[in-house]
Amino acid sequence: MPELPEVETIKNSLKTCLKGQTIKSCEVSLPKLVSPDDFAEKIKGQSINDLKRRGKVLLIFLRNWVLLVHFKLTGQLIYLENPLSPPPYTHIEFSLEKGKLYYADLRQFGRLVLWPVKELDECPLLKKLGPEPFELNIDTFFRLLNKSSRKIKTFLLDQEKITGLGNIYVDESLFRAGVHPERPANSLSFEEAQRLLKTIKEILNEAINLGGSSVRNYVDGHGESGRFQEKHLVYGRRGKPCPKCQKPLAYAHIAGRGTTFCPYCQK
DNA sequence: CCGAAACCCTGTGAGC
DNA sequence: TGCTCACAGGGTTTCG
Repeated sequence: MPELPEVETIKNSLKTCLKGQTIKSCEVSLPKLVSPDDFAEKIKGQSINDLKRRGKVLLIFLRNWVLLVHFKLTGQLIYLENPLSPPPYTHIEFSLEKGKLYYADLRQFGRLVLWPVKELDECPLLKKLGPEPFELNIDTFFRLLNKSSRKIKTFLLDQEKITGLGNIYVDESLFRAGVHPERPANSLSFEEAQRLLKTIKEILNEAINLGGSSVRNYVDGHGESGRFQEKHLVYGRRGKPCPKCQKPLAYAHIAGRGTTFCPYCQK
């Protein structure tokens, strides 16, 4: 599922080929995925000026609109210069000057929102997002942690506290930093918070460098898989030996998410 | 304030 | 082998 490193990879993979192109037309076959209702008419004729990312949201800057894409679990944006047929589960098709851009989504959880550039900050997809992990310094992070008595896993998944982390990178970060997922956020010492934030940034960077994690159906804008899933130490490895102590990895439901961790190595 | 659960979806894989 | 069914999960909403 596209978390920060995956969306960053999608953005980078699409930027060169989309920038400067004009959207000639757009066909929506699953209207619930888009807003507003006249999405297709509004986007027609718009030129693509730039691509950015905020948290897990991809922003495609058009002439006077921004197309915001939230991929949720199984959304994909695929650009084909010489399309023969749409990718499976395609629900939206953008015809460009050169080639086509497809939005495919197996579970139909994703959303595409067209929003006026001038009022971008007001868009519900962005409005309540917390700081980007890379722009977060330890003093701010520690202060945020201290204000919350929720479990650290719940805290890290909360996009209003820090944006971009999902289930994979939270589990991986907590394991590498040696922090138990059920620890109250405000119980972490300054040193633990320092280690955790450093670990989060390291893991996100490594994942971006490897093109993200391809679990489920994640691929970049050219249909290429990522390779960071090969580096996962705990995610998807419940019951298997802990990479550090060899005891079986434990599993629990925290914040409604499956959580894999080592009860011996994570304190 | 906090947490738990339902909801939106459908492919996958475990179990019978 | 073939079927059924719980499970997976990001974000939102509702309820306790």
